[in-house]
Amino acid sequence: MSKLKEIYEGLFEHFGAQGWWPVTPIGGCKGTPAYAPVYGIGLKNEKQKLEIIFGAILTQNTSWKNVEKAIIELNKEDLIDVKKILKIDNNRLAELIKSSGYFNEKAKKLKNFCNFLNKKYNNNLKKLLEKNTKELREELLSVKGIGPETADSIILYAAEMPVFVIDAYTKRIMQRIGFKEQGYDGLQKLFMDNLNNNVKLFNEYHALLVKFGKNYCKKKPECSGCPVSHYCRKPDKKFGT
DNA sequence: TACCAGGTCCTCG
DNA sequence: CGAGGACATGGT
Repeated sequence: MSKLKEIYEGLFEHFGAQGWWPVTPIGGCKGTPAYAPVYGIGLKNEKQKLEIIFGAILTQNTSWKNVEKAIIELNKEDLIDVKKILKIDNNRLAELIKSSGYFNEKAKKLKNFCNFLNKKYNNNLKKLLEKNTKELREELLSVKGIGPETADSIILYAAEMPVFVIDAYTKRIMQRIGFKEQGYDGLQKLFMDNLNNNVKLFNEYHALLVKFGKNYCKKKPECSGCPVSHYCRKPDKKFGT
């Protein structure tokens, strides 16, 4: 078994299945907690896939907790809807997603995506998500505000096609463990060249890396109890970023 | 108080 | 290309 696969097994054994991406259940969240997402692959309807796309944009360099609040606000106003987002005033939209940070920029990004989908795909999300992986990625990257990580998150978690998402946690973890590959493309190639092209695997692996990065391999690492310490080069306290 | 969080764009060498 | 700044809230 490859080292990457072994690390995956170690993380999975420790944390269990993550079932990303979390989405508001059909019919909305009722009562408390205000945000009670459902998990599970292959169970998302169109609106939930749109919510994944909005969430992927809103979580750029921002904690998911802050994004949850924004998603609650959008759902309250029934704004997980391309036409409605296009209709709403920029400042009003920014106000609703305020908790997610960079709210003016992100309001524009949401509108950019909605405008793109409406104009180029006649507001038919299914049609966009059915394109092949390469074309879909190019299309998504053409939207101002969607970069490689956001595009790949959408491809993996909304279109459910096998592409490996690289984020800040992944970069930090891989560097610490001792892989020489770095940068978005290099790391993505490492994962995709050494693992089976499998949506479920890529979904869980990325989600597990995030969980691991939050709980152990933090900026300031907490190595006590680390589920994959056996695979780490352990440069004692000399961890870089 | 300062730092961090599931990035991206723009500008300059 | 790669570095550096702007964008901004909420939690520890």
